[in-house]
Amino acid sequence: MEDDVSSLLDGLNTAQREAVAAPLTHVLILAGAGSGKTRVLVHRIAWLLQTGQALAPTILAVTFTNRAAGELRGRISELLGHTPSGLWSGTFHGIAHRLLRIHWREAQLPESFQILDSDDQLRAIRRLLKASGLDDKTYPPRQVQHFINQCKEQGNRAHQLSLAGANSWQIQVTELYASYEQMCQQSGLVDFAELLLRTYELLRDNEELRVHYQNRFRHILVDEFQDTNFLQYEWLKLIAGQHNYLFIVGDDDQSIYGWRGARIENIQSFPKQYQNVIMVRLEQNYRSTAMILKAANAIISRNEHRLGKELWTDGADGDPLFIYSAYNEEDEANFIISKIQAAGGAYQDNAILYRTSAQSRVIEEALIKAQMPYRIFGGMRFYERAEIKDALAFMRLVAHRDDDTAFERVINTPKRGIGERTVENIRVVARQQGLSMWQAVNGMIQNGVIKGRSLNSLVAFQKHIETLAEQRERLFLSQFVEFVVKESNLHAHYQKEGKEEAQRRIENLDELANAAVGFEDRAQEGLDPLTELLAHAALEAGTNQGSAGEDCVQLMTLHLAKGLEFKRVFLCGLEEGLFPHQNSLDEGNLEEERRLCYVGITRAREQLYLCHCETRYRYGQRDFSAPSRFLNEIPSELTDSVRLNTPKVKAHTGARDGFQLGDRVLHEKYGEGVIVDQEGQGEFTRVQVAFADQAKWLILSYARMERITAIKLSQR
DNA sequence: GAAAGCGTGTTTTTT
DNA sequence: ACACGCTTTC
Repeated sequence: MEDDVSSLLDGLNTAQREAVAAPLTHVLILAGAGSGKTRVLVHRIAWLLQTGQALAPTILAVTFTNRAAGELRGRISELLGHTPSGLWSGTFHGIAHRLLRIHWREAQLPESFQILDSDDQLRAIRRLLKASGLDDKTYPPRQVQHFINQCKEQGNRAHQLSLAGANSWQIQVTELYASYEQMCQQSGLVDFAELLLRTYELLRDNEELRVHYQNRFRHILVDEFQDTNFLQYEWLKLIAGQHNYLFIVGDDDQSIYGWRGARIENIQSFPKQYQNVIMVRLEQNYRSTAMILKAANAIISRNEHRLGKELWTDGADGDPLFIYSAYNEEDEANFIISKIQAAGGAYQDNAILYRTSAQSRVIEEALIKAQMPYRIFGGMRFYERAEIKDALAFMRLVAHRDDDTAFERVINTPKRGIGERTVENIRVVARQQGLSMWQAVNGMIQNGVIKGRSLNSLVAFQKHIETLAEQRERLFLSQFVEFVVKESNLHAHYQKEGKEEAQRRIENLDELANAAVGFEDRAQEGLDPLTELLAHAALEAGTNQGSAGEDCVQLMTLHLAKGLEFKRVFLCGLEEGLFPHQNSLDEGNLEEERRLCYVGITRAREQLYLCHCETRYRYGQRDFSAPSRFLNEIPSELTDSVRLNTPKVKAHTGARDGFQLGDRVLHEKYGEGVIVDQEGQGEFTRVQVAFADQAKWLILSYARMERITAIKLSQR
């Protein structure tokens, strides 16, 4: 036993050991990028178990994303050689969901409550707006959605909001929030924020349950703590109570989700919030070269509000960072491609990272032209696809007839002759009588309110759902999925859309049946496979990457790159206004942009290329931007530049007025030419130069840019 | 009920 | 420039 335990510390560095073997008190691990954070988390859990300080059921491990949760679970099993039973690990939402499924009665939910994803939520809000007769120009659905979610994340129910001093918009939206809450309760629907809020209230208001879980979860480990929002932190505090131990892992320098409610203060003030906090910094980096780390440190050190940390490595210095000043976005893309080709090796060792997803298009086009395989991360995910959501909506109705969002989705899809008029009538009756739409239809048929073709169609629809429900009892889940798809005529429905599209949709539906197989054995644990599948679909929308497995160049936004690493990274679009993004500058969020840059830089193991364009199309207009300030924040001894050989022309401190029409210029890329046109406005001067075979617009000066792109050879 | 026209916004995205 | 969502039109 002794040996087992000490072997857990073998191969860890001093700081990691200190973290893993920390005494039982609150612990804050400031884990720099690439410093072995997951390793520490996993070893800490193993340490607690193997030293006998904790039994598995007393441990709760919380992560943010399903990816992190999966990795954590996998590595715990790997390290221990088995999966500890009774240990709870998962995402905030996953764990909240689990609690609500167990305590649905105490949480005042129907046993078969369903989860509303963001898309369902938005649709529900649209319908509510319409029902309230509100103009969706004045009350944009997305804004209303944001308002509601924000309230919930602040822990506020509609009735708790103070309307003192509120304007009419706020009053109106608060009313909408109230009717949204009522609708969800009526239909037994729970959105993402509700999962957390409902669990929070459940434990807060139910002493018996609260004490039970506080006594159970002695050890609470939290990953990516810098990403927690207000409610998530309150939720943790509630479960931790006065006597349990919080083991918090995070990195304030990698907080990049402030815009969606993450509170960097949560981690920054944690040592002040609790007494007896042991703080451990993991600063030794096992990922990147010293050059890359120095650049990362230099940039992030410009941020004022940090707990402070400096990455180091005992590895090699590595190559200098390479800065490329492209002429435009196509040049930028081609440069990246040429470097990937020159480097050779696997394509998947290369990642192209950008600030905004719009930047991917030009790069994608260049990759296609170069016939280089690539994969773009982001975009539509498996369970978000229309055909999947259609099929799932039928199943949701089977599981829970009162699910109005599912009802609305499939009441006339595929077309079954139930028009908007009829659906509206159902909505009105449901609202007036406080019923779900399914119940309303029942009543309306019995009372003979509905007649003719609508009646037949509605009866057929009811029968359809009941037929599906009967089969649910008889079939394995995967067979049931196939049955639902077939019986609901979904194939024929999509076939109308054109051949290739239909083919893809049908393949996805087959894949859904495939995925269902994985839930069939849940029945042995006393769980209902269908409920499990539906929850999974909402909580884990699936991967958003295309053809996995192939050797591809990887394209993604900087945000999506967090937590990943690549041998070679291309950071592109490093331009003022794009990165840092203008909106962030306007809102005074420069520090978060800088953290994003830090995240991007620290993704690279060996080579890092930083690109900026002198000009690019933005919003349909050619735009000229100065290089990003982040480039200037990297010490020049760490960088090489393609313009390194460009002589600086002393005579032209402001090249703006040093050039005239007719001047002969030498340009490093295009050779010799003559200035034939000139325009300059504000900070910029551009000239059109006629080269041997083409004319090019070039930038001669930026207001704050020392580098010039062309030098004057002679005057004429 | 589909196609065409119009107006508008356009950072980042997980659960 | 371009994509979207909504309205108009046939």
